[in-house]
Amino acid sequence: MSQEEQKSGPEPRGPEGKGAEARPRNWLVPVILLSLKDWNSYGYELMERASAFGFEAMNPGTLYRTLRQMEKEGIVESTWETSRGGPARRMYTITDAGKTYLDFWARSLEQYQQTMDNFFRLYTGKSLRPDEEKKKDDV
Amino acid sequence: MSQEEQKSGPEPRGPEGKGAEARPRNWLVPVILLSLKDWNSYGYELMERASAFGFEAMNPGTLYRTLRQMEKEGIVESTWETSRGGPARRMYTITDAGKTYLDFWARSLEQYQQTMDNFFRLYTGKSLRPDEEKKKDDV
DNA sequence: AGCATATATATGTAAAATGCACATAGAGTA
DNA sequence: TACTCTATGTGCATTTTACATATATATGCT
Repeated sequence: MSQEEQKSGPEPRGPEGKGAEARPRNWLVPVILLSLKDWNSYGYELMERASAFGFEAMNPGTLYRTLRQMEKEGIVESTWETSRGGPARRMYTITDAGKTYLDFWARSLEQYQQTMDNFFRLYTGKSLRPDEEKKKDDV
Repeated sequence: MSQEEQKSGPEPRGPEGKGAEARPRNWLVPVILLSLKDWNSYGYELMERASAFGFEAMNPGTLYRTLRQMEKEGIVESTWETSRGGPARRMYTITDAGKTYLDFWARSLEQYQQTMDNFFRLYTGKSLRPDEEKKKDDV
């Protein structure tokens, strides 16, 4: 299989544990909403906030695209701010729908935290089926 | 396509908070690995385990595809089990690389838990910049 | 003026992850 | 035979994420 073409293979998770990141999907959206809940802001600033949140260096493109997407969905709104030196900023505001969304997300997060606690308990030694003490050798 | 053709718009996050799920990405991989750490198993059974983990109904296709992928990556291994009535099962075993990967993931999870606690603290009222009490009206 | 740099926003493209529908097959049983 | 349960898999579209690149405004420097 020297010249086998892998048309859709995801990046391999190496034996060294590379790529083993326990990140949630779509993290950016709630982080942005949470930021905007306190103060209106714009892309460039939000980017710094996001990375302060424990993210590795964010790619600008991803953030800006997410913002436009969020506006299309009605969870944020924007206006140009030009009354200043430097390039114009697109100032964002959270909408009511956005607040609702954030609340939903937060509640979902709570539930998810439990699931993770669960995972961790199992990881640190507890058996998955305590009643049925099947071990590897049993197979 | 009478007026506008939306060629690649993600599903809108409605004002009702639909789709606001705080799921992690790639959850399936660590769950499978954790299961296999205790007992060898096969797809059909692992599927039940996964849903017991707090997932909504798993799609078989996704699980089986993930398993094959994981094998390609060397974090699990499989053999056919035919010594039984019923259709053959592909029995999976976790490899050393798989254990390493799981350990990495678990450590990453710990870190991530902190990030989420952080998020929650901010969400439940704390200010993001306590020193600089900028409010919305200030903008 | 010309040029580099910092700020600021955005698009194009591809890879990776996810979801959903469907295909295959063995074994038991009505 | 036909139906159902167990078991594994492929195809395809959509969604999410990553990476590279493009544009524009202002400031400072030579």
